[in-house]
Amino acid sequence: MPKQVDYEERRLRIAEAVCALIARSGMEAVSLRDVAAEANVSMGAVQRCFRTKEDMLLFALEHISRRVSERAGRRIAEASAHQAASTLLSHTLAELALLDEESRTQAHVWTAFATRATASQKLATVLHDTYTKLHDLVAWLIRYGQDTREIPGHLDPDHEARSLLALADGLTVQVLAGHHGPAVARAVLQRHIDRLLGSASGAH
Amino acid sequence: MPKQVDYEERRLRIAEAVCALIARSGMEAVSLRDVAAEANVSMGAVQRCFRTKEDMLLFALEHISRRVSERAGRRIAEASAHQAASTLLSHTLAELALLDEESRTQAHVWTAFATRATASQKLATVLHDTYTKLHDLVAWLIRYGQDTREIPGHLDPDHEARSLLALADGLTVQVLAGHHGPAVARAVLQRHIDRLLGSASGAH
DNA sequence: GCTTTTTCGATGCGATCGCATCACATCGTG
DNA sequence: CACGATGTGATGCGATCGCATCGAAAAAGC
Repeated sequence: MPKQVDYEERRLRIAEAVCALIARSGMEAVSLRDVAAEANVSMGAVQRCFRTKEDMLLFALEHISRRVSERAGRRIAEASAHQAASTLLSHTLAELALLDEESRTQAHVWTAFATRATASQKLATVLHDTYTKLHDLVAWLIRYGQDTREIPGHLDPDHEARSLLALADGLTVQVLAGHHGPAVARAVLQRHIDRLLGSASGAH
Repeated sequence: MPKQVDYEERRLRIAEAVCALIARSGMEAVSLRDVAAEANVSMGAVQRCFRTKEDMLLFALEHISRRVSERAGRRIAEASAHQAASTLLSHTLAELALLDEESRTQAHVWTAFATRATASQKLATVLHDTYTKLHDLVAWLIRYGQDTREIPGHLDPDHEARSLLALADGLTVQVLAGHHGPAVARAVLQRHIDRLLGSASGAH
């Protein structure tokens, strides 16, 4: 057999390059040539890994989705035993809102795909699956908080999860647009959660 | 003088065509030729009205921004005397979230620009100005609700406005992505406002 | 060690892009 | 009424796009 390369590793490397380019100059600035240059591979290699450009973008989206949900899942798996459900919830949501400076790239990519997904069925499917996964995770967290009596039991976990995820998404976009900094976004999120926890007394 | 045309009318018509194209197939599918065809003018006319493509997009964004904020402002101007502050607030937010079926186009365009603005300073400026305007409007509504004793006075109007706008933005994106329908989004928004109104008693 | 097979990376191609150019139509004016 | 200025719309141009093609390099089998 001829020269063998690790295809999976190369695909990941290309996906990273795609994300870097999207974060730097937007999704419409992503061309096969630029991707190849960014990933330090030849253009032919890119075409070998992905049949079409759309396949490449789809893989990049799946890559990012996996990264985001895995990161959130890992945080929960690590910390669920030692932390209160409320702090776990707030940390997880802050992470899902991609507010960390090192998550800025992922936030860029995420919103870019979310926008484009309105015109591409395949992207929409991937995005929808990820969203469902995150929804279930947050809803589970809320139920967990209800079990530990931190969150009032009369609240509907699914509804609150939808609300929290929508808030997180909105904050992500607004922080990216520069409407306010990550600190403000974190404060808004925390406030929302505080009101969730003490649904019978407004925090001041 | 030779044949005179109404430039402003033509610019608006082209802007509408741009928005229609964005809503139909996304922002990267907008070319000068397609815009000209959609607006039923020649390509030369488009180039006469706008020096570059970026100018054209910028004008379209300003057009949409104006439409959105004017619509919200008009609703308030019309109804502020006859309605409770709470219903006014909820209707205004629902409108800002662009949940109506006929606002779907504007929602598409809005998110497309919001995404692209992360890579274009000029677009970001327009977006930021509009956001500030909407924030002031919502904060004013909250203060108004506090005056009428419908909203607890200890809440910070600016903070609550940020939270509401972020929620509205997130819901806009999620509805566009098909994660849930406008009815669910409206319910989430209403629930948030209800909790705002009765900050001392959780809604059931 | 030569052949064969398979992968790699560079180049070519048709299409389309944004923008510039130009002949023509149109209307006020000397 | 003829002239000239001005706006119009079609066409040209260079660049770049995604994708297909092809020669060269590399490793397994005899």
